[in-house]
Amino acid sequence: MAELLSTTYTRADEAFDCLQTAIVKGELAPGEKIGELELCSRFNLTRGPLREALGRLESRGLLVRRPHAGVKVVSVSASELMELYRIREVMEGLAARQAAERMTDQEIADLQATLDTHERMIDEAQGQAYYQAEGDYDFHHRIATGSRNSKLAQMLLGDLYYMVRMYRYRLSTSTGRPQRALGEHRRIVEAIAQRDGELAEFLMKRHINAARQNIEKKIQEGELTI
Amino acid sequence: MAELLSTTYTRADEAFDCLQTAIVKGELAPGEKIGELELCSRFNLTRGPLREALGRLESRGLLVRRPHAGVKVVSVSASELMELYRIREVMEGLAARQAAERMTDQEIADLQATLDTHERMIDEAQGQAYYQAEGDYDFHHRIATGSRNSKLAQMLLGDLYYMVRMYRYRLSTSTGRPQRALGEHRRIVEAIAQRDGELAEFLMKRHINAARQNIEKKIQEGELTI
DNA sequence: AGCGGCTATATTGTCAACAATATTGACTAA
DNA sequence: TTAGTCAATATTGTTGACAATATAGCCGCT
Repeated sequence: MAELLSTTYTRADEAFDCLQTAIVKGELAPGEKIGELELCSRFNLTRGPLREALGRLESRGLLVRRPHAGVKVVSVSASELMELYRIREVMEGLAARQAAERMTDQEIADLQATLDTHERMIDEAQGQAYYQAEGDYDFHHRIATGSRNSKLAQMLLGDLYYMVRMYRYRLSTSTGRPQRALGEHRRIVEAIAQRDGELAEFLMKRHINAARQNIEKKIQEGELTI
Repeated sequence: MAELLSTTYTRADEAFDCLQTAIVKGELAPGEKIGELELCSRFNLTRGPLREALGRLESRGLLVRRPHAGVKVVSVSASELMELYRIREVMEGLAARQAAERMTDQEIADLQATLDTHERMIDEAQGQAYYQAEGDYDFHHRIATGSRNSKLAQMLLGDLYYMVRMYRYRLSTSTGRPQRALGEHRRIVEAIAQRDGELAEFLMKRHINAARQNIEKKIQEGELTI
């Protein structure tokens, strides 16, 4: 996240970031058992800072640890993924409501500009899943931040999103309903621009609920395997 | 499958628990800067495991860390505490709804019995704040667990509650509105017993909202200082 | 042959010494 | 007097060695 102030980067921080992105990008597969010294050689550091990073990641739920038995990447079942979306639904609904009350006009303008960019990306990239996922993440990221609720933003950006992205990187090729999602995004921003918090919350909840149902359907149809 | 009771508790786990309870109980005051070796002598362990525990606590937001500058207990401002209650409102609302759908009849019966105990405690202890806080925590704990949403329970029990309790221990003497809270609890359980998830969610949200407004009022009246 | 207990090994947990850095205080100069 | 600089110090970050334990493979037993 935005560690603007402390220019000092400790080895443990480095390890934390490397591991987190490695997990999210799928370089470390869910359920995979990982040895400490293996990671040490991979990231060029010693076990002290590494273990500190492992502790942090475990605390955030990206790793599971068993004493003396090692660490493995968390594996989320299909039903657990659906539960994650239930949580997102209510939390991002709150974020949208508070964003409507608190975002500056400038932030809202930037958000609208962001959506224009996303639209061009969709047209140009013709369903390139990566850009869809990135655009979607960007949108939700801005609203979480715009809520001015630091704990809420921390929980969304520092916890849930990493977990969801971990699977979105893998699944986004199939989910693609970009123009519909973009339309939903536009309506949410509209509500925020009108400072209609209640409506923004409602639309955001419906948006995430639709995404959940979409994934659920694909899973049931066997198109997605988790 | 449930919890393979790893009877092995590592030193870091021990440090984590000790520190967490020390912070929650107020033995370590918010904003207080704490030295590592001071903690080592206090808990009889070395810096290795301690640092791992510190990392975990920082990741959960109970500690703030600045490289080479030390660790201090997080201090939550009044407005941030209010934001915490906003988050609780939507998350516990979800928990209540899912609990109404998923709790077993036995769990519901236990929950009702719990409320009877709370009622006796209120009568006997005549507003002893400690028991009120404990009873309240017990109630919310059971519902979070009853949601069968492991991530939701983890976020509530492992994150938010510690933060709220940290201030509740200090403020509970003044908040006391025990019989009203108990009545609200009873109505929530009633809705759960009737498997009315929508109503349970509504009542829970209103319950937490009332608690938030109560604290907010006391703060504005100057009765509480944070 | 199949199963249970045991030992060997590799991995994790812990420790104490070493290196790096932010803070504190004194000191100098305007 | 006050602001700024610099060095001394104490605290944090890091390292590599040591101790404890879970896993895996082997052996003997039923």
